Amino acid sequence: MKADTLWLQNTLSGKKEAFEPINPPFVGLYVCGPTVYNEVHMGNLRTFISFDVLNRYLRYLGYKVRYVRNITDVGHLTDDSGEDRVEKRARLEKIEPMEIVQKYSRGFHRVSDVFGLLDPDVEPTATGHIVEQISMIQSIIDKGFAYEANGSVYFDVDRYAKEFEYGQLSGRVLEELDQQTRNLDGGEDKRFFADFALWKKASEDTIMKWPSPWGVGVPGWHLECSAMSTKYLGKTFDIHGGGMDLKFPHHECEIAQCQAAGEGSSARYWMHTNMLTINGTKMSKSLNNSILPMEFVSGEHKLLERGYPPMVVKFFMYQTHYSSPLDFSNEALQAAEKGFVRLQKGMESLENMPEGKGSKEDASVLLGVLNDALNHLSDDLNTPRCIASLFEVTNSIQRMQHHSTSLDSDTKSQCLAIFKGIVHDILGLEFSDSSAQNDSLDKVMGALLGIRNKARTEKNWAVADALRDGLSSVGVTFSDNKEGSSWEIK
RNA sequence: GGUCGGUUGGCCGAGUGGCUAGGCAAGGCUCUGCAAAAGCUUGUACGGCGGUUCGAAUCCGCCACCGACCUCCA
Repeated sequence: MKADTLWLQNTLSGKKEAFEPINPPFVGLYVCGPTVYNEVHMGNLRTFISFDVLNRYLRYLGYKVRYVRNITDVGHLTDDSGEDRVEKRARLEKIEPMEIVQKYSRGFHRVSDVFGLLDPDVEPTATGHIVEQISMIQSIIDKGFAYEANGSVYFDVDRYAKEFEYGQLSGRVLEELDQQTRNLDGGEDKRFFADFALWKKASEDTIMKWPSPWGVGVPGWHLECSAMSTKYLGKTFDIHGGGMDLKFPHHECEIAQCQAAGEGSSARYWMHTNMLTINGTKMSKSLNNSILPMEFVSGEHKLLERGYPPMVVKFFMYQTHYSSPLDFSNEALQAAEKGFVRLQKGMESLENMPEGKGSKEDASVLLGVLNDALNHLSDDLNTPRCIASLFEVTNSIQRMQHHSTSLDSDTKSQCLAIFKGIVHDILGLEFSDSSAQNDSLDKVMGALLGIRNKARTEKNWAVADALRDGLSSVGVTFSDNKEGSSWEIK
């Protein structure tokens, strides 16, 4: 375990706190995953990318992480009709609800792979944990914090608020919430406006439903996370994360459920990621302003001028802190793409740097700034500052290369280890591998390069330039420098 | 209406009571047959008005504008 402390912004306290696991070196991390009633959009993915960095960094620091990210496949109701989201979608597509679940779960996993996210260690589903949810509801009823009404079970917020603090996470004051509540389906069974469903009675024509002590029905949305986080991480665990739009009511209700069931206080650190916006407005499925992750890659969306590699999209996101809103724009993406290429060239220059005596000054500058880059990650995952430091290192490396400076082999390998550790292991970025071209292409290009070099030595600029321009139009760049000419595919 | 957060240079975006953030773009120069790459170099900032302070983009107050949440959402 490395000595440096990781600081995390804890929504529960509103403060940046030193991270101390309950049972080091083990860390329990729970993140609210997607509801698989349609495709995840780029805003959803931003959250998972942010927590991917947390997961990776914790592991880099030597922690043994159990990363749990659920899939909501039942219980998430629409607000207008009170119908289950998955079931509604199934009705519209005229297929089974579980087909919907499978289809969009697979899609989510494919996107996750394309963007290079580490898989969670456990990916539990709500439908797979009906028993656990029923048992938790029973505990809450037994403790007197829930009541049955007309085949449904509701959480008794009024009663709960007398013993515990309701609204701690979101800063809500119950009395002030009273006035502006929306009128939801099933509201007539509630005793108190703020009560929420733990179990919802199912109508006759519902396909997804389960028997319970209170009749046939479905679990409430907030419940699954409480039941599953408790099952896999324990009554009190280390970190619970999600998008900040889940702060209230979802996470507030989770905390209440865990407390009421006598399961402890749920997580010690709550982390919330900010939204991806388009023209300053939140990207949201309900606002129909979503861009899908694969549309970013293909460029097939009216707001996108062209496609961007997944790694560039991630890099673009890392240049904003996870807690700040991130506004999408083509210009910013293109700037990020150029920066990303520059970073790649910096790392390549470091790899190719000749080993020799080297100077102590160079060594301490490189190692110092690379350690700064790491330390910035310990400051609540400050990826923008981390990347700024990587650019500083890149500048130093290029300057050294420009002056044909060498580096002693120990320093070089240390620098490469940290540089690659940050870029590959923590940020999960992979550079396009120019050396992985196939052999025959290599030979063809080598031959063309030979022809061009012959023309150049004969000062036959017309032929040399015609070759360069012609290949440039199919995406191959020739460049000439002191050591000779080279080519690369863009 | 309530709660919380934000407003930084041409664009994106960090940040701390005093010391160049960084990237992209733009201008100049070096290298180069030309170009690219690379290096060197140069501008333009902290929404408005007050206050605290030796000193405020940073702390406080008021105002303006923007956003999120207020039982659908990552």
